[in-house]
Amino acid sequence: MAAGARRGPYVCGIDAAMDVVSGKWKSLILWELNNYGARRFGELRRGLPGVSEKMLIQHLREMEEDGLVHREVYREVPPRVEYSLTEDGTSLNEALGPLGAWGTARRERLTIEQSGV
Amino acid sequence: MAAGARRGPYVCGIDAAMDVVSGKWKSLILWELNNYGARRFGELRRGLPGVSEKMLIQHLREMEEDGLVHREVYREVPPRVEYSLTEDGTSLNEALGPLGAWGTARRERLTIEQSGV
DNA sequence: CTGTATCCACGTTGATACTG
DNA sequence: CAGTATCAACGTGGATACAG
Repeated sequence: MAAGARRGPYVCGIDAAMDVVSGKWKSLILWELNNYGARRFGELRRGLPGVSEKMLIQHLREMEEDGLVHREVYREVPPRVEYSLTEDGTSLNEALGPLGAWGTARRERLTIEQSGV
Repeated sequence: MAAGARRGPYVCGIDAAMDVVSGKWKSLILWELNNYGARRFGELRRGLPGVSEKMLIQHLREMEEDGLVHREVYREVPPRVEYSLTEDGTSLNEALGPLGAWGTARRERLTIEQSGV
């Protein structure tokens, strides 16, 4: 998303939010950035095992367009770029809290069912 | 999702939750079912303008497999089927609350920016 | 180091028609 | 009414190679 004409008229707030977090790694990026503050491209890549450079930069760009992430470029040699959360990104991360808790509780429940029953 | 071998090992709770809500209409189905209680297939379809029968039944089946939705069949003529939220579905809907609020606030902010600035 | 550019596989979504 | 079946179109995600 984010590249301009993708967003439809939303039926409710969930739509608008989901539109912005949908993407395989976005919630993880939010999490990383929230825990570590500013992170460099390479650091993020190592922090998200399995992500490809293409997907990472793609998600990062979209999140930047969506005003979730701030991109700071340091013109040095070698080049350095740091990503950090904006206020919106931070508040989104907070709004994601209950969902994460629900998911964790669900995971535990499923694990118990599998082993116990 | 839900059809068996789709779910990977999750990095955090968000993953597990996102896996279950991802799908163009799922959050809306949750919303509909939460507001109206039990709903019939046709009612849901009319409540979700634009959804195709295939997508609706597909999402419903997945949500049933995920234990979010309960499907009650009444053997009548003509056939009647009612869908309702399970406890898990209800709690998921609650966990989605903050996210919806965030999305709504964001929408308002964007609207103001577009008209005002 | 931080990206870009291609090409490709796959899943999801959608339109349409048909069945019990 | 409540689905099922089929086919097509599209977007997302992934691998690899290359560039500033």
